[in-house]
Amino acid sequence: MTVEDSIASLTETLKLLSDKTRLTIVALLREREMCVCDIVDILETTQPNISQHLKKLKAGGIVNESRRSPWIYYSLNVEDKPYLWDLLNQLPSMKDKIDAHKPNSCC
Amino acid sequence: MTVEDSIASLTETLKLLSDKTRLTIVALLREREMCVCDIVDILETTQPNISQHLKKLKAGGIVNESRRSPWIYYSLNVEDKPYLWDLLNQLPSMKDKIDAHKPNSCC
DNA sequence: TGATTATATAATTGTATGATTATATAATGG
DNA sequence: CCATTATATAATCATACAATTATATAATCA
Repeated sequence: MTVEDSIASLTETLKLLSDKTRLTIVALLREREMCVCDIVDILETTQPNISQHLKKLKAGGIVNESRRSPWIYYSLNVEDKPYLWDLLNQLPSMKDKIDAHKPNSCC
Repeated sequence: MTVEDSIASLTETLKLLSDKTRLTIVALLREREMCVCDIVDILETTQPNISQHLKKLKAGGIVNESRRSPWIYYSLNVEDKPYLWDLLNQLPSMKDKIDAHKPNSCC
């Protein structure tokens, strides 16, 4: 791989993480896998917004999806990217946000 | 710091690094400090383009500047951000690019 | 002091992209 | 099968932002 390609590839990965909504999703998935409706509830945004961000994260290999109908669960997939571990450990705990949402759980 | 602020702050740092030109500058500065004209030559772009990217990197605390007239040297400043180290180690060596530029050195 | 070199700033432009709104698909349950 | 729920996709819009062009500042040197 050329120097340019190598930098371009890292740029793309970082671009995925350098959006507030997506980085919050990643922070949430660090706690546990979640379905779309969980994330929509916790982030208080629209479902298409979350779906599209998840699509990008999936295309970039950051998350995995597993269908357990009628829900689709997303989980973090960074085991193969150890250079991101320290970075993602900087993310704050989302336990409080997740707990606050639990009562009116959607799935 | 709130969860939101903490994520926003990390987002801003990642945004700085998730641009091809800026990440290439960072890769170059990993090898050694450089003046603006060095970077312009190696990246084959315009001087204002590089100046503006350097300004952002400096505002984000990623680089330091030191004036040694008539040149201004920029150097990497990530000692205080260890969570970026592994990430930046992913950057390819720029030695060849730097060597290719050396002959017609500008400063 | 005037010319040149190094760099910064300002203004403009084009493109990328995040959010929203609307609609489609997919699965489940009556 | 029809209604409902969960999610995806498409289209639109507004904003952010990278690159360029033009100009300004700062320092050196003749």
